[in-house]
Parts: sequence; C-alpha cells; structure tokens
Amino acid sequence: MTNAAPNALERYNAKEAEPHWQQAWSEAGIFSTPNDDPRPKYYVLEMFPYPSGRIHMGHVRNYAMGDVVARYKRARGFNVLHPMGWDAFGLPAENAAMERRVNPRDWTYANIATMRGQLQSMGLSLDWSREIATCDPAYYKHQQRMFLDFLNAGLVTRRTAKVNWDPVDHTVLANEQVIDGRGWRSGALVESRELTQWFFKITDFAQDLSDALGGLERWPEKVRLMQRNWIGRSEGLEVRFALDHPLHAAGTGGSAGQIDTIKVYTTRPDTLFGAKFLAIAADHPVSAALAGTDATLQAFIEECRRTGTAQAAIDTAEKLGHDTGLKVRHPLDPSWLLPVYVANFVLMEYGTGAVFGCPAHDQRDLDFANKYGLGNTPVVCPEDQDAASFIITDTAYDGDGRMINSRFLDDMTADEAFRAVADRLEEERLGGEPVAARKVQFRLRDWGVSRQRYWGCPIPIIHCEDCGAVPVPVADLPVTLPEDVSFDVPGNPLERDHAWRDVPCPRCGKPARRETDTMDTFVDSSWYYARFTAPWLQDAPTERAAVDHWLAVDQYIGGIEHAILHLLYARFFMRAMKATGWSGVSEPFAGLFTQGMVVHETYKDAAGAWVQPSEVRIEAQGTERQAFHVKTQAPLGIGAIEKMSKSKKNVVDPDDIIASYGADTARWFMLSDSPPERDVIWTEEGVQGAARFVQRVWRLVATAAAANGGDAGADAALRKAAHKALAAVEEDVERLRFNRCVAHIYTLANALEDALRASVSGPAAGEAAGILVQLIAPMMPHLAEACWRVLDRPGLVAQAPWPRADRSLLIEDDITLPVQINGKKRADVTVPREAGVAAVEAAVLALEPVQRALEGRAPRKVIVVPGRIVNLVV
RNA sequence: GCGGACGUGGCGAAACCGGUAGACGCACGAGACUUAAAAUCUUGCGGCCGCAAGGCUGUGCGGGUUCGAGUCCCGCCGUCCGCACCA
Repeated sequence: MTNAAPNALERYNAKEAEPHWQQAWSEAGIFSTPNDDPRPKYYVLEMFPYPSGRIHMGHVRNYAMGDVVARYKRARGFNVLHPMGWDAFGLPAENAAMERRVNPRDWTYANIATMRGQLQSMGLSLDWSREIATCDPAYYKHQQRMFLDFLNAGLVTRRTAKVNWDPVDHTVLANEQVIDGRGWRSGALVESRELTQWFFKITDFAQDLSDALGGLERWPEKVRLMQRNWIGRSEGLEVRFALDHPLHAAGTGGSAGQIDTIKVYTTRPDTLFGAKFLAIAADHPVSAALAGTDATLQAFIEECRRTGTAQAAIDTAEKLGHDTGLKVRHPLDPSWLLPVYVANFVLMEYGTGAVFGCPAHDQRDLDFANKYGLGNTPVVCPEDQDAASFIITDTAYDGDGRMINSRFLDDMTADEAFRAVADRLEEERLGGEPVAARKVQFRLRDWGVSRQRYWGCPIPIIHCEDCGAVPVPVADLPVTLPEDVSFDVPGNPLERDHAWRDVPCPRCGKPARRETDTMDTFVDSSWYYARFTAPWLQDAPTERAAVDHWLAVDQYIGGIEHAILHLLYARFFMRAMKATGWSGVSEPFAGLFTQGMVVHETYKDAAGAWVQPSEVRIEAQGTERQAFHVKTQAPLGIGAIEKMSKSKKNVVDPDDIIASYGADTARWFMLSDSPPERDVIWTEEGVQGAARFVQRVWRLVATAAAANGGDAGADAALRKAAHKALAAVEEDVERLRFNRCVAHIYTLANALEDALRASVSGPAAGEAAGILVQLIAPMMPHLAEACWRVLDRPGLVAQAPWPRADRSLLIEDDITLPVQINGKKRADVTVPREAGVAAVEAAVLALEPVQRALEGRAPRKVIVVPGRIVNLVV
C-alpha cells in the first residue's frame, strides 16, 4: 500500500474502496468482542431483522445509527458488544412454503445468506462470530429449557380461554396482536373461540413492570407512557353486593352450590350512593345460572357472545342490557334494593365481571340508565355549582367536587369519600367476610403463547391421557421440528405428522402425543439480546457472569412499532429469567431509542397505478416539479410522502444505492437529513448531496495532506474550528443527534476549505483534516479509512483512539454581544471576555447607532447579561 | 371519547436555562471555467420598501407575563400517533 496522496483529479471510488476496507477490518478482527476484556463494557444493539428476503431502507437507517454509536464508543475506549442475528421464525416462511412449494427452513436460510451479505456491504462494525438465528435448534433448545423452568416456577400455565382466532392465518393471536378487531398480520376480522392455551404469567409482574418504568430514564417518555397505559394499573375497591334471594348455580351437579353475593370492582366507591343498578357480564356465573330458566336471557347472552371481543371496537354505539329481575342490597343500606342487568359492555376478563352503575357520573352508565328508565342521582357537585340545582340529564359529570345526596359522606371531597367508604365496608361483615377490600387491578392480561403453526419453537410438552401435560425431560431437548413437511392443506402440519407427533409418555411410557402448538415468535425475540452475551454455550441458555456483565443493553435502537409488544415481553422475560436463575438483572434495556421511518414520495400514472421511483424522472421549473415515466415519457402525478411499502411501490432498494453511490453515501444521507426520531424523506437530490460531500472530503483531505507554506494567522482560526467541531460532535453523538453532528462536520469542512484557500500551514491543516476524518469515521467508515491512509496516519482509523478536544482553544478572548434597544437588535459590541458590566455598558453607550437612538438622552435602564446580550430601555 | 406529541423559509431543519430566529444541508437564481455538458468554484436566497446604507415585518391564530417570547401562561385552530366498552 502506498502512502502517496491521490491525484487531485482522481475521484474517490467507493465501489473499489468499500470491499477493500471491509476485508481489512475483517482480517484485523477488530470487531470481535471478548468477554474478558478489562475495559468498561458498552452494549449497543439494534432490533434484529426478520429475514424476509432483502434489507430495506429502514434497516439501513437503524443499523447506520447503531454503528455510529458502536464505532464512537469503541474509539472512546469501551469494549463494545455489537452483535447481529435473525428473528427467523414466523408466518412468512410458511406462506412462502404454501405459495412456492419451498421448505420454510431453506427459504429462511437463503434469505439470511442474502441479507447477511447486504449488511456486510454496509460496512457495519458487527461481531459476526456471535451471530444467531432463532430457528436454529441450538437457539430454541434453550428457549424450551427456559419454558420448562418457567413452568416449574409457576410462571407458565395452561387453561382454556377465550382467544382471538385469526381465520385467515388459522392461528391464535395475543390481545396485543389484535388491532381494531383485526389480525395484525392478516387484517382479517378476529373471531372469539374457546381453546386450551399455554400462558406466560406476565401479570405476576404487572406491578413491577409498571413501577420500574419510572427508573427507565433513558427511554422515550412516549414509550414509557404507552406501556404504563397498557399495563393499566388502577386502585379501587372490591365490594360484595348481597343478593336479595340466594340463587342456585347452574346445573353442574353438587359442586355448584349457592350464589348469594355479586362481587363488583370499582375505582369510584365514593359515588356508591349514586348507584342505580348492577350490570354483569354475559359469561358471568350468575348469568349462566339464570339462563337455564330464562329463554330470552339465553338468547341475549348468545347475541353478546357473537359480537364478543372481535366486534367490541367496531360496535361503539349500542349499549344493551337484559333485566334479570334479580335484586341486590346496597352495601351501605341493606333496605335499598338495586336491579341486576346482564349487559353487553361488561367484560368478564376485567375486574370481577360485574359493575355497579352510577349514571350521574359515568357517561356509559348514564346512557344505559336513560335507555332503561333507571334515573340518576348526582352525588358529586362541582365547586362552582349549587347542590340544590345541580341536575344531570344526558351528560355525566366525572370531575371533582363535594359530595351531595350521600348521607354520611356529604360535604367530603371525592378522595375523602373514597377512604370513608372503604374504611367502613372493610369493617362490616357479610356472612363472616368483610363486605369490601381495597384492590389493585391491571388491564394487562397473561400472555397467550400457543400458536397453531409449524415454523416456530415447539412447546416441549407431551400430552398423556393418564399423566396429563408432561414436560419433555431436559435431557431430551431440543424438541426439533420435523424436516419433511407439506403445506398442501391449511392448518398446522405438525398435527398431521404422526411420526413426529405420536410418542410415548416420558412418565408412564404409554402412547401419548406431543404438543403440536409452537410458541409465539415474540418469545424468540424476548431473550436474544441475552443469548448474544455467550452464544457459544451448548448446555445452558446463558452464563450468569456473561449476562450480568453485559446486560442491561446500554443502547437499544429500533422502531416505535415495538413500543408495547416486544419491549414489554422482553422486560417480562428478563424478570422470569431472573426468577429462574438465568439472569441477575431484570431490566434488559437501559437506553432505548426509537427511530423514525424512511418515507418517500409516491407516483401514479394516469390509470391510477403506482409507479416505482426508479422509473420516474423529475423535471423542475423553479419550485414547480413534474414527474415523467422514464420509458413512456407519460406525465405522472406526484402523491403523498408515505412509508416505503411494496403496495405503493415507493421503495428504494439499498443494494441499488450501495452499488451506484456506495454504503458511506447511503449511511451519511440516512443520518443527515432529519432528527433520528423523526421520519426521514428519501430523495434522489439528498443522496446526490451526500455523494458530493464524500468527494469533497476526499479532495479536502488530499489537499490538506499536500499543504505546505503557511500563514500562522489562519492556523489559530482553523485549529479553533476543528476543536469546536470535535467537542460539538462528541456531545451530539452521545445524545444520538446525528443530524446535528452532520451540521458540525459540514461547518468544519467549510472552515478547512477556507483555510486551505488562505494557504494555512501544513501542520494545522493536517491536524484539522485528521480531526475531520475521525469525526466522519463512525458515519462513513470506508471513506475515513481511505483518508486516514492519505494523511499517512498509522493503522486503521477504526482502531484509532478518539482525539481529545483542546478546550482551551474554545475560549474566546473577545466576545461579541448583540445590543438591543427596547428589545430590538440595533448593533453589536465586541468587548474583552473578562470585561465587567460597567465596561460593557460604557462601550455600548459609545456605539454610534446607540448614540443616534438615544438622541442625547440617558437610557432609562441598561440590562447587561454577561456573555449573552445587552438591552437598553429608552 | 381518553392519553400524548407536534406546528419555524420553496423543502429537511437549527436555535441547550427566556437573550442576535433561520446554523447546516437540499432545491432554486446569477456568474466563472468549458465548443458544450457534467464536475468544480464564486455569489445571492423569509417577506415588503430601498441603488445602497438601512428600515419595517416575520416562528399556526388571538390574548397575557417580561427589559426581552419560537421558547413561559391562558384560549382557539390544525396535523400526527397511541389506547379504546378497563368499571
């Protein structure tokens, strides 16, 4: 390798240079990370991709950001862990199998090979020796092991449950995967079905998952809020209402017995004197008990079931009820009887499946009461209203105020009334038990993980008629997927594969059958970051020393779409792993950053068909832009800027960009245009601007390397500019404000160019060019290596320690302050940095524009903010 | 309905604790080099008035606090996102 400066006319050739430097890094082995390095650790991780076939621009943006952090932290002396893997189980592989008759495994591994190559062409500083794929038995074996451990620890249960059934994908969906009543993937209307399912008991940690959000200071407030709302903690009172006449439970034989109370959960016990009715869910035991003798109720219950969970969101309007004829006694006045309704808006899954209706202070209760003529009694009166004239007609009042019409609670605040009611009812007894108990409720439900799918992690259970659900012995793990499967018929091929399915019971040896459900793929991604800490382990999922050393991930970067699902599951999984001894930490991600999407203009031809950007030519006339089809020359409509998607055809293939401009250009553009948390608009002009800058840096560095002669005066200014940029970039990389880093780097490039034109001396130019190269190195690593060589610096810039900003250069001797008169800027004044207020004031009063404005009078007031501004009030 | 975020040039944006609004980039205009183009360089670029110096005005709209407001407070308007029968 020669050290010769390039010919000034020779352009930087990314196509040749990038593979060269990628190989140089690979040969030097500088990105593989040992676990026993004494330097402080730093774990940076981007959300691993699903191997769908090819990487997209969203990946480029995500991994470019992570790589900047990794390379920067490495230069700052950290032992950086920056791994990559594949979220490789999932439905698309099965869909491909059905559509193209390929094996899901072959399809997945072919995609992985393609995408690995694409990521490598980006020049990411990844430790490929730690690569994992979740569909590898060497990975899911440990997941099965942990499933069994969780089962032992009581963190896994099996029960029948009403589940969300996706009729298109033929599978169960978690609540989190149902969006507006539709499957998150298929978009099909979700049906309600009763199935026996495996559940992870995420609700066991509901309180901690909610509380610990407060400590996640380096998470976006938005994500913490979304999780807090999702967990949905509320504090209330569980009150037992005595039935007027006991009820015999539905005919399930002797065990059924007698029902004499209905339990109600409420967050507003203060409004208990405003109660007008009780409403219970259609699948409440009391409803079931009554349905046997009441045909219209039976019909009503069936109607509720039909609308069920799936329709819940769509059916916003009609609140329906059925009067059971049953009465309950008011807990604060047994002589007061309330009617009991079965209502379609009461959910069995939340609280106790029964509510008391207080129409005056809850809109839904009011609508219901008005519909069925139940009336209302206001019990909370706003402070600015007269209690005597305060009436409710069709708008409920849910604000604060003073209690009215509430006997012993009158004149209390709502909070006081809550406590007074709770205190009294906890003391009172009904059938030997307290009437009420304070209770905390959560919206969060347990995580149903069973999926009726082939391409997922098998659940390591064997069902035996005699022994029940028997865990597969740890020594027999992994339960691997059968290789030879067909997808000719819909449904789960594991069900049909008798050779795989039919096995002896591990406990009694009788014929038994494997669990044919596989795990939700969100399980796979709930612990992969922990596996990265020691992926070579064969007999255990993790090694405590490695997990506890590396976790939590210092900086996790990914899309906002995972704000709830993945991030909540991972937080649960870490806690479960801690409970079973596989981890010493409970929070997986100390720092989280959610990046924006990559968006692009859309184009449509006259027939309304979408046209992809590569077939579009734009002509600009001033600020007017017109699109044409490159082949037909037909004019095209320019549509909205939207997320890149195949359906709108507004995608740009990273491979094309890397082939024509190079990875550095793509990375630089992805980092430069918008703040990283916001959407970035991919434009051809923007990419070309980035490509121009690549060439400009190349020319500048070559010129600086060749600089001689010298003007000492220009030296100081250039050195100052370089160190200023250095300090600014440091600050902004730490806060992931890459767009600001880019601006500082441009400013330094401009300063260097000006200085070279003013023939600055060789050493100052070399120093500034060196700093410039190190500043771009995390973002455009290949170009930086080539420039590093031109500057004749030793080794690889990827291994060079970060330069130290000389802060003494940043302090100015003279400072220029803006001078305002009545708040409007009228002049500047330059004074020594140390000048006192009096000296500044004197200098300002001597200024010509100030003299003119004052017209001989003295100012009424002079405000001097040292180092910032001077304002005269006249 | 509930919760949250945001609104700054033609565009992406910057402005950290209230202190020079528009850094930096893109696009665009004028010019240089060139037979020409590309590339590169110089220069202009919120609006209005002015040859210029300079002046007026300007951060969604209306008010307020302050010597001073893009930033703080009150009230509107608009856009986006999340949750949605949660008792």
